Amino acid sequence: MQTHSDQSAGLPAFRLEPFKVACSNCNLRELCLPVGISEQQMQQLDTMVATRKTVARGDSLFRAGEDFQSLYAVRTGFFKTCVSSEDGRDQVTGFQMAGELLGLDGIATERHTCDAVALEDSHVCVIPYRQLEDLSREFSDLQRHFHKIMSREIVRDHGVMLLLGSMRAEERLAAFLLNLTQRLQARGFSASELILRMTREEIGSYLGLKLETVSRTFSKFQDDGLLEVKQRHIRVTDQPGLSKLVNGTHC
Amino acid sequence: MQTHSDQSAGLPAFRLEPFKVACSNCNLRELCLPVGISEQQMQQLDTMVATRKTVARGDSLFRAGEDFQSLYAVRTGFFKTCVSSEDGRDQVTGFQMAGELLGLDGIATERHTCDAVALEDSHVCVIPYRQLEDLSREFSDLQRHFHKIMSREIVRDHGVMLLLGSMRAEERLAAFLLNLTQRLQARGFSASELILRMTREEIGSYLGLKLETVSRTFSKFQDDGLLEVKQRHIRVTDQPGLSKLVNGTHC
DNA sequence: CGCGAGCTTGATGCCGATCAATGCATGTGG
DNA sequence: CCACATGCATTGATCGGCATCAAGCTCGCG
Repeated sequence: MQTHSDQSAGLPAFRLEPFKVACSNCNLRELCLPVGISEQQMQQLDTMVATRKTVARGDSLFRAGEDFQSLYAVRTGFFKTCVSSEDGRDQVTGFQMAGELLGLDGIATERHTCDAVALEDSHVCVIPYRQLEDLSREFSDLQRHFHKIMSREIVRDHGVMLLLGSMRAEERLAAFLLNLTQRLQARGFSASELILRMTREEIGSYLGLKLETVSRTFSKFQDDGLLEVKQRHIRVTDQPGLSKLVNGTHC
Repeated sequence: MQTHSDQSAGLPAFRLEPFKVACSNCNLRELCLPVGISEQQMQQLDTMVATRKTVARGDSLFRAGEDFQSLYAVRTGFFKTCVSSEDGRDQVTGFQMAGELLGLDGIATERHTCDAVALEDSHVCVIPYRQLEDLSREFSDLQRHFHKIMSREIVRDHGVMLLLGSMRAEERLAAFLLNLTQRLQARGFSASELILRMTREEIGSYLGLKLETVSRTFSKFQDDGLLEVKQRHIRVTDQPGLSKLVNGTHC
């Protein structure tokens, strides 16, 4: 079993500050938005997200086609979401870590349209969608924040489209790593050292590359002195160099 | 000036039924959701979307960075949305026709994150976001439908990721054409004949291809008897053949 | 210890990008 | 009405980045 806590256990001096699992200090606060919400309203939120769920590594939280009842907020652990076409090809559409929401795609048709698979043993908070609807009609702050979260997902997707549509392999991987370290840093982890929770193949699927290309690009980054790569352990040794790859002129 | 009406004018027997511009019969009904809403509630909707706006071909409805006030529903005309990276590359993230919403990306940060450009002279309904928030707290049907629209956009984006990440040029263009004809058909146009509102370059940007590749692929489809292509006039002569390209085994 | 999943690395080939020239439609001014 | 300009599309020749195929390699685990 590997959790985010293990990330600090595995690599000492890796974790910067403790990660408390309370709604008000959970990264889920971005959804719950306690800001400007009274104490009793917070309690209503707490009763709504009363249910928790454990998902073992390799198991799926939900699958495409299942009917949609709830959103899920990652409490601990790590997920991937992937869609598949009728002829079997599939595409990883995102990786989710603590505080991020899963299941927004299911609202449209009231059926999930992608699989959510745990990449390590994980815990999620169950957010019954009907109750969220009701509560967000009562509290405009909650409503607004929920809308922002959906909108943010759309913006993120547009960024991925830009990546898939117009970047070369090196730029894609650099952008991916920078995004990952940024999100980990926001959760109190080191900005320079991380353990990948996903395989080369999953990274490749997300980035529109084959696993061999991902592997080669990691090696090239290492040769160029941007990273130290040991299997899934990554240390960023030249963050500005990586950033330049993404934003700099690429020809 | 080219409008959707001109699409029938340009190609007789092209338009199947008249397209009424009333809220209840507008494709915007997917947003307004008059279903199960009382007459007086409908009137409130009508007062909210009282403002209209004209956008000339080539002009932008909004640009990335501008602050976000309203959503827009396309009434007539045709738009593209595109994001750009810091180093100037840009990516078309979607094409919007009558009844589709523009501006959802702006909710997250209260600033638009993409440009919306009219590809022909167009009219949009202005939907002040604050008022939509208020109204959707009152009417749960409206709330639910608005959520579905945002979710649908997320699902659509995931489909584009699949396309960009794992399809070859022919499959991408076939999928694009099928999607376009499907949406036009839902609006009362022919499923087999259409006029492209965008250039080869814009199609290419959307599909992650260069304009020459788009052009060559059109020519190949014509050679294979799937299409008749005359500049921007397209006639689909073998829809099953196109569909097979998207779903069939590609190796 | 040995198996197997996942990772690395090399050799080769192909799809789509790039560079370049021509064609076609529309519009404008003489 | 023609000459010319302009923007977009088509087509050809060549190139390069990534996919593909194919070995080994590493490491965790039964």
